[in-house]
Amino acid sequence: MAPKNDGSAKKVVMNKGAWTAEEDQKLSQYIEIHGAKRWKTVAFKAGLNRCGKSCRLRWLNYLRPNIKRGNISDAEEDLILRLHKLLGNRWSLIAGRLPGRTDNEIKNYWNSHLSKKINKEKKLETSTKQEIVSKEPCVIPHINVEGVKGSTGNSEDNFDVNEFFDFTTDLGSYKLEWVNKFLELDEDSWLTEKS
DNA sequence: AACGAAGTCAACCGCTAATTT
DNA sequence: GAAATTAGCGGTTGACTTCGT
Repeated sequence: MAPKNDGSAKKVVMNKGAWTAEEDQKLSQYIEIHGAKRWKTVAFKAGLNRCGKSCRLRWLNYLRPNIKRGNISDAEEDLILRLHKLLGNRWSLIAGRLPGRTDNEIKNYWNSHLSKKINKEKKLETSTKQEIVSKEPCVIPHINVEGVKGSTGNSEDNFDVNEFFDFTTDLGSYKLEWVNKFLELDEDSWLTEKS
């Protein structure tokens, strides 16, 4: 269907869908010279008939240097699982812990691989061992991470990860040190759990 | 070989937060 | 301080591929 246009207003119809190699090249070249900011301007000045949002996504997920694509290793998978357990669907935070990986890739990987894996394991667990339910949940001292808001699991208690950890602080310098701590602390139990 | 179902993933959409004017 | 603009996030969609019958 052709877009409505009565001619009274110049309405530019933006390109949508898959990016071409030519578009990629234009975007990369422009960003190389001018930097990645003001995406609306980038889109226009790079000569791309795309919205800024689309350019930003393309750059962040595919064109930016040091992007790793595919072949998520076992170690990375473990990390994703653990971070998801801790943070819920906070893909950008999780991606921040995996150099070269993007939130979109992790989200997709979770939805297509890991969520199913988890469901399978959960079913298996509940059908074989009911006592596991009554076992102590995974805890950082004083914190029940099963109750993290936003996680896909049930959140019976009302622990709010935002409140507790204050994500509004400068993560740039803070670098989620507490996550590192948690992961280190959890490492042993995680490995023994799996074996 | 053909076809439908299921899986995968790039890209879009709607919304909120942050920043600028 | 308010309004407008921009950036970023997570959920969802849809095209394409793979698998099973």
